[in-house]
Amino acid sequence: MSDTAAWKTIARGVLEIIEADDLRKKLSKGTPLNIKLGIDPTSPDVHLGFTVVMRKLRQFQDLGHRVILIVGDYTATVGDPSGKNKTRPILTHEDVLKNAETYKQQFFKIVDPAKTSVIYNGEWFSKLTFTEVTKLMSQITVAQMLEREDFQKRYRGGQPISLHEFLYPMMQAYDSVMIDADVELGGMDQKFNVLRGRELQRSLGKEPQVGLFMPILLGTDGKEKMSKSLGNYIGVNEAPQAMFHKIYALPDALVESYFQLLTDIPLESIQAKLAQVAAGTLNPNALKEELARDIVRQYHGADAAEMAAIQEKRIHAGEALPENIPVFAVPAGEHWLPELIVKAGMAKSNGEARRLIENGGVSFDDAKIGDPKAKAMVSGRHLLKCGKRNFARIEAE
RNA sequence: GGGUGGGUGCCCGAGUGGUUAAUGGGGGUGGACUGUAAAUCCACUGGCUAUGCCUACGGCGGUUCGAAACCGCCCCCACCCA
Repeated sequence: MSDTAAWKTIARGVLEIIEADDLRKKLSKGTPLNIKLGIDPTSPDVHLGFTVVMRKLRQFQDLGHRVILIVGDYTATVGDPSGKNKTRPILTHEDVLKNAETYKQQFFKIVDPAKTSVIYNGEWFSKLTFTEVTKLMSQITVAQMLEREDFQKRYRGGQPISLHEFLYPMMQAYDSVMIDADVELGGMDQKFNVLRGRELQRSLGKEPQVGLFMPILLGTDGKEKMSKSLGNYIGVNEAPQAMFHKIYALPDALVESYFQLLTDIPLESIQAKLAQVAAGTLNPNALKEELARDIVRQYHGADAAEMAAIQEKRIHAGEALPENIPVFAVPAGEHWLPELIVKAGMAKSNGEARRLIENGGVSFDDAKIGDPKAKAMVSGRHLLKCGKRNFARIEAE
C-alpha cells in the first residue's frame, strides 16, 4: 500500500488486526469503508477507556471512511457476557434508549457526527421470526461457543452461564451482516464476537469484515481495566482540574500506553523522553504533565489545560486550594466535627468520620483535629480537610 | 426426577453450641516515607454523640440459659446421573 502515513495512523496502538492483508485490500479500493462499532449503552458515563476505540474511529473518519454506530438496544436486553465472570443484569428497553442519548452526546466529542450513522439494532431484531433466530443459532455449535475464554472459565469454574448469553455473539455477528461492515472495532474481549461476524458474513456470501482490536486501557490504579464500577476511571465529562490531577497522579507504568492510546503525540518523541527518564535526566513528572495537558486540552481546550496545570502546581506547593471546593451551609454555632464531615460527604457514617479523625487525617481551618469528640465553632467561612486532597467549605447560614 | 457439594462482612475465604461484629488474605481509607507515582512500614475498615445499645453469617420457624454453627421446611447455585 502506497499510503504508509495512513497505515501508520491506523495501526497506532492496535493490538491485532484480523486479517491485516484484508484491511490493506479494502483500504486500497479507495472508496469509503463502513467502520462498525457496537455499543451496549449500559453505563452512560463515558471514560477514557472508551475513547481508545473512539479515537480510532475518528482516525478512520479523517481518512475518509464512514462510522456506523450500532446501538444495541436489543443486544443490551440480552446482556453481553464478554469479559465478565457473571451474567450481566438485563436492562429495560427504556433505560437503553435513555442511556444511548447520553452516550451519543459524549461519543460525538471525539467522533465526527457528520460522518457517522447511528443505527439501533432493534430495527432488525424486532422483526426476526423464531424460525430465523433458529437458523441463525444453527450456524454455531456449543463446542465453538465454549471456545470463548470467558465462557470456558465460567463453565470450568462452576459459574452459571445462562443459555440466552449464547445469543449475544450471534446477534453481534448479525449486525455486521445487516450493515455490511468492512471493519469492526473492539477490545480484545470482543475478538470472539467480531470473528463470528466475519464467519457469518462469509457463509452468507458477503465480503468478511476485518477485526481491529484495541488494547484495554488500564485504570488509574494501574491494575484493572478502567471501569466505572471499579472507580478507577477518568470521565470525559470531568472538570479540567480533576481530570488533570488524575492523569498527573497516574502510576508511572501507565504513562507510555496513555500517550500511545490517548494522544496523537508521535511515538518516537515519547520513547525518547522515556529513555531520558530511565537515564535519570528527565523528571517523570514533566512527562506526566505533558500527558495531562494534552488530554485535558482535547476535552476542555488549551486555556483550560494551561490553567489546570498551573493550579495543580500551586496546590502541591501548598500555595493554593483546588477550585470548586464544595460548600456546605450549616447553622452558625458549635458543631460536632464528625457530623460536619459526614455532611460534607467525606465519610459515610459518623463512625467512619471518627476513625478519620483518630487516624490524623482531619483538619479544620488548618488546625489538626485529634479528638473525635471535638466540636467546631462555625461562624462565617471555614475550611475542612480530610486526607490530602479532600476539601470542603463550611459556611454559616 | 435422583445423587453430591455449597450459600459467612465490599470481594475471596476460615469458623461447626459458649467472651468478643466473627481468624486470615485482597481491596479501600488515613498516616509516615516519596516525585503527587511505585515499593515499604503503621493504623483503621457494620450502625448509633456510645463505659452501652442495635443490626449481621441465604429465608422462615424450632431446640437451648446461649446458635453463623443443632433440627425442620423453603429459596438459590454448581457438579454428576436421567
